[in-house]
Amino acid sequence: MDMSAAPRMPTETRSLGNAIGSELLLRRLRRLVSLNGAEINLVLSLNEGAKTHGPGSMICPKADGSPHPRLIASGWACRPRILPDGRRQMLNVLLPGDLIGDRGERRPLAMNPAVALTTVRSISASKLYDALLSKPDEYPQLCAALGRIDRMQESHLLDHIVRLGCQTALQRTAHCLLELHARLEAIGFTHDGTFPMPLTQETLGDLLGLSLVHVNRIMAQLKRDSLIRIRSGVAIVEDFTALALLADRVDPTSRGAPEH
Amino acid sequence: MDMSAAPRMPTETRSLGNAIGSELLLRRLRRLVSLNGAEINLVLSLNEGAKTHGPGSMICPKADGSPHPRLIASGWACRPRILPDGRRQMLNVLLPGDLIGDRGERRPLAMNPAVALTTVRSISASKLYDALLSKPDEYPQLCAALGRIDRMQESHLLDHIVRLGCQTALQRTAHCLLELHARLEAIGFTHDGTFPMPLTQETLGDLLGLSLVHVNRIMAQLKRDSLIRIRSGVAIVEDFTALALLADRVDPTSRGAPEH
DNA sequence: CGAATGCTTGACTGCGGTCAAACGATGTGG
DNA sequence: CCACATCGTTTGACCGCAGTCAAGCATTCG
Repeated sequence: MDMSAAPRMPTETRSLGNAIGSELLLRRLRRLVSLNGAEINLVLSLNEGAKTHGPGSMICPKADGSPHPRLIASGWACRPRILPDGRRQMLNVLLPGDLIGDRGERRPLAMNPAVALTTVRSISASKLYDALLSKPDEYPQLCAALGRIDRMQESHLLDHIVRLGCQTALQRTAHCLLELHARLEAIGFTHDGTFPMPLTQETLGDLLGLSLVHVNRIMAQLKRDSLIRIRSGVAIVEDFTALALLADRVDPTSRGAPEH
Repeated sequence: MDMSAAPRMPTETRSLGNAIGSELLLRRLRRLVSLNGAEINLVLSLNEGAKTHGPGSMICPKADGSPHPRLIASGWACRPRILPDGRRQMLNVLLPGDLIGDRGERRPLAMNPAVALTTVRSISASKLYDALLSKPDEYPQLCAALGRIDRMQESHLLDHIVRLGCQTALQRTAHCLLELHARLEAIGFTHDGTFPMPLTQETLGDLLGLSLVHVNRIMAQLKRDSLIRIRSGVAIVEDFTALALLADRVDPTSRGAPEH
C-alpha cells in the first residue's frame, strides 16, 4: 500500500481475468431485479479498457470534459475534497462493483475526481451507458436496477450528512462500518461478520471528519467493548446488534422511501 | 413564526396573486438559459393547486406513494432528518423558486419530507413535469436549466458534507450564509448585501450541526468583527471579502465541473 | 398584562484535536 | 542478512472548541 513503490499507474493492461468486474456488477444487479438475457449479456460483455490504478492515483480525472463512465472491478477508492489548508473530506467510498464517471448528466458527485485507495482495477462502462441511452427500452430491468443503485448512493450521501452533522465519533464510526458491511455484502464480500477493510485510520478520519488519533481511540474502544475489530485489513464484527444499536438513528417518519 | 398559533395548515386557497411563484422560477431559469416562447408559457402557466403551509407543517408528505412535485412560491422550508434521541439534522434549505417532490425518479432527497420553516405558499408543478416527461423535445432549454438546478442542489449537498466534516463553527456559518446569499441573489431577493434571513438560531444550529448557544456566539462574533449581522429576519453582509475568505475552501483541483 | 418565542450571557464540562514520541510491520538496498 | 526508511498504529499529555445547564433579556402577541 505504498504510494512511492507503485509509481504513476494507470497502466493499460490486457483484459485477462478482468471480466470478474462485470460479474460483480451482475451479482449486485440481480439482487435488485431479474434481468433478461440481453441485459445479462450486456453487463457481462463489459471487459474493455481495463486499467490498473496505483494507490493515490486518480481513477477518473475530469481532465477537460467528461470522464468516461467506468466500473470498479477490484480495490477501493474514494472521492476526496481537498481544502486549501490541506484538510481532506471524503464525500464517498467506492467499492468493487461501483460505477463512476459521467453518464451524460454531469452530476457534481459523478464529476468529482475519484482517487484509488488501494490498487484498483477498473474497466470501461461506456458501452453500457451508450446502450442504455440509445435504446433504453431493450433493457428495462437493467435501467431500473442502475437507477436504484444511484438512489442508494444518494441515500448514503444523506446518511453521511447526518453522521457528520449530529453523531459522536463513536456513533459515526459504528454507522460507517455497518454501511461498509452492508455494501460489501451486496457483492458477496462478507463472510459472517468478516469483511475486507483496507482503509487506513487516517483515511477513515478523513471520511468521518475525525483526526487520525481519535479514530484510533475509537477503534480501540470498539475492540475493547467487543463490538468490532480490524486487523491487517480485515474487519470482524463481534456484536452486530450492539453495533447497530450504537449507530442506529432510524426514525420511521423521517426516512426516505422504504425501498430504494 | 409560532407553530401553535398557526394550526394545521395546509389549507387550499384560491390562486390569487400566487402566480408570482412561477415568475420567480422563470427569473431563475432565465439566468441559466434563454427560453423559447413555449417554455416561458409553460412555466408561467403554473398556478394550480396553490396551498399555504403554516410553520412546522409538512409541505411534501410522502404519505403513501410519491409526493407530487411542487414549486415553493414563497417562504422557507427545509428537509429535516430526526434522530431517535430528538436531535435534528437539516439536509437542505428550500427557498422560493425551489422545486420539491418526486419527478418520477424517487430520489431519496426528493422523497424526504419537507417542512415549512416560515409560512410557505406552494403551487403544483405536476403540469410542468408531465409536459417535460411526455415531450421533452419541445422544451430543450427548459430541461437543461432544470437539470442545472438539480445539479446545483446536489453540489450544495456536497458542500454541506464538507462544511460538517471539516470546518469550524465560524467557517461553517460563514459559508452557509454566503450560500444562502448566492441562492437568494439568483431569485432577486438580495439588495447589495442585504437579504431575508428568517431562520431561527436553533434552526441554523440544526442545519450546521451546532448547538443553539454556539450559533449565537458565532453570530455575535461575526457581528463584532463586522462581517455580517442578522436582525429581525434580515441579514446584512458588511464585509463580503472577509466573509468569503473565512468560508473559502476552494481548491481548483477538487472542484466539480466549472459550470453546473 | 402575562405567555410564548427567540436571543443573549455566564459557568462548567468534555469530546475530540494537536503535538510528540515510540512501536510494529514491511520493504529495500548495501 | 542487517541497517535503514517508510508507513501505519498506538499511547500519553495537553488544550481548546463546542455542548450543556441555567438564567436572564427582548419582542411579540393574545
